[in-house]
Amino acid sequence: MTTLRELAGHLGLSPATVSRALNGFPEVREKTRARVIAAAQELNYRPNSTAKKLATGKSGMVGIIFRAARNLLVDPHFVEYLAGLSMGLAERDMDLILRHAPPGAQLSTYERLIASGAIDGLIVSAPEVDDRRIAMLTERDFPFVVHGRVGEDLPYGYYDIDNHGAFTRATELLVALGHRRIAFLNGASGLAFAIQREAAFLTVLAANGIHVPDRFVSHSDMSEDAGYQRAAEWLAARDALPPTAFLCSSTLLALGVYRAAAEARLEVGRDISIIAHDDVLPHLRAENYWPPLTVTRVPIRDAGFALADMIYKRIGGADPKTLQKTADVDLIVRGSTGAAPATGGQSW
Amino acid sequence: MTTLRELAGHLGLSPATVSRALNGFPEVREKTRARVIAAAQELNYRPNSTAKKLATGKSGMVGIIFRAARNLLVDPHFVEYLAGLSMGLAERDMDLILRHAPPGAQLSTYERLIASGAIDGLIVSAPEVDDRRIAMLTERDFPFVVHGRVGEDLPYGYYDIDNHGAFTRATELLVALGHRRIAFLNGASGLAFAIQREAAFLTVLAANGIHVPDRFVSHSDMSEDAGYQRAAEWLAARDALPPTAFLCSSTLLALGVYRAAAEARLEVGRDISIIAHDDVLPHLRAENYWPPLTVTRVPIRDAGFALADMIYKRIGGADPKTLQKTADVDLIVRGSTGAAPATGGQSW
DNA sequence: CAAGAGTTTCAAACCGGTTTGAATTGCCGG
DNA sequence: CCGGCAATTCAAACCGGTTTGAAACTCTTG
Repeated sequence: MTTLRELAGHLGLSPATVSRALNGFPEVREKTRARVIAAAQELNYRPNSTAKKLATGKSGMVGIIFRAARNLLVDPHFVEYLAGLSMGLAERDMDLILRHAPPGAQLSTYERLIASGAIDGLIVSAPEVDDRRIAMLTERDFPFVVHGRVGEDLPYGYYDIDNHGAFTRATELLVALGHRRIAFLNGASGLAFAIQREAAFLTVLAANGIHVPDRFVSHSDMSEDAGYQRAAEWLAARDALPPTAFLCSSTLLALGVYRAAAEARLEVGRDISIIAHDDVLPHLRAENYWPPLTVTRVPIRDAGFALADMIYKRIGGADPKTLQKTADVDLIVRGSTGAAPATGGQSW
Repeated sequence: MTTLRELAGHLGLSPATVSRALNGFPEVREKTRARVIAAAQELNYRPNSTAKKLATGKSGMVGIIFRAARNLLVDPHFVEYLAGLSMGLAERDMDLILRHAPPGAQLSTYERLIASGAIDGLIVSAPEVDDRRIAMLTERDFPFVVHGRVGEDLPYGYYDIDNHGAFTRATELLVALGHRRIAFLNGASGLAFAIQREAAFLTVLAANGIHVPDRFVSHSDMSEDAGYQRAAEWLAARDALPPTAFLCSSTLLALGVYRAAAEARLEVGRDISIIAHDDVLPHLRAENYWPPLTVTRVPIRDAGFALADMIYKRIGGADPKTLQKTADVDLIVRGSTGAAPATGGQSW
């Protein structure tokens, strides 16, 4: 561990000059700079990041906090998002600090992390209506950006996907195919994206004069199991006609629907149609389902990259208003969607 | 942001005394300590972690590096592991730094992270035979612990599960149920756990005089899709009898086998048996498969907790030899395994 | 009541960088 | 060869804690 002072001593220069030479300041003679850089290389000098931090006030670290209670981290989507974030930050020479917040101590965990001075900025995930974390961060004027958004005309940076557009197009596709009994497997109620998606779904149905009973719109974690349970129940129900189409908030839910369909001896794409939103998880490829799954698609990893860039700029002083992005969503039609079966024209 | 000096000035004491009072040193009068603590509370004083770091030489951070090339992070298992790590570290007032290593720059990323002084210890995942990272860390005497192990009598701390024991018992169960044509869906070849599991599988078969052709042992990523593809292929093959049992290295692979079985109109637990290793991913619960999946089980989150404890102790100076743990694996028999069908007695 | 031992507190140095303000050096024309 | 301005370099202060060695205070004890 060579220190700056040692390096300076070795060169017969002052620490100040060496520091400047290495950090590209213009007031250093080029010849000197070359000498310093060569010596630094030779002695394998690496600036101590802690000391740098203390002197500059910038840590080069960005924090992200996950709540165990909601098992957010545990969501397979989260890891892709984290990967994107980490890669994006690495490109900008920043690091990600991952901290766990115990269930009752959400806000205080944020406060402690900030007060410790360990980070320059924060990524906030899964915002809620009137989010207290956002209020606190805004009040302190601490740099942050948000994954997802609640509301319009927000005073902070965010990245979100066009949930409304995606689910509008997905629902319209099903309606155009003649489906009238469309069930919706959504994420947990209260989450911003789930609300946006459901609004789109209901709007399209209403525009087409279609009614869907509440019991065919479910809110659950987005697991294979939940998808299977609900679909199996709906398909087996004796007191109501079964859905002919399933709209799913995730490919994992859709996977469960496939399983329920197989058990009910229904052919996907003919007897029933399935469409899902695909965040693009490497181990769960919708194009390889059989039949291939029709999806609305945006890789969630993109969110990580985008937010890395945003928080970097925000820390650099950029106006939050310039750091707001809503990503377009692709609709990819594959074999899991087809015309409604002849017997399916009847509405609920 | 109150500083120590401000607090000291406010109290009419020296920074030294205040520092001692807050850190529980015995040479401070109790009355003084009480006064200091009260004032610290009142002024909402939080020690600056960076300054503390610089002064003590300890950063309170542990690093973990993931390679994008192998998409390790992207493995849904990894996130549970990360969650355990982060929670375990949080309990010990430490933080986790997550850094991405570009494909070609594995080793140098480790070196840079260490040299920067940002971390006190490292977690190494997915060790390989003659792992260069481990060699480098050992040579520098930098604290680290490893998830998984290669070889015996290792000079560093590690956490692993008893892969050999688990797959021995799983295979023995299938054999005891009369199965003679057992296929194995394993993880990618070369990975330590895959090697251990396969050795156990083959040993039990050999002990029972059972032969399995190579083509019925597959190595792939542990995805639903891979499980489906292989199982469908094996079940449909015309040139060989189909397997009556499937041993899977993960519940995701098993999920694919269920799908292939449903399409082949085979009843799991009767026509074919399935058994898998379950790392316990919250969104993929083996007990909720239908029929419930027989598994060998250890929550991978445990690995995170165990490694957090180990690296903490290692940083504290503990002998690595005392930080080695191999976790026992439970065998949980459920409905997916049953006696081999009457026609299944014939070996390959 | 003063010496001596034991407590408690303090000033200053330190961790390893960055940055300010002053001092030195280099180069020009005269 | 010297004054004067610009280009370089330096010493010292600073970031905000911890820790060392000495000083100040308390309390015994002879």
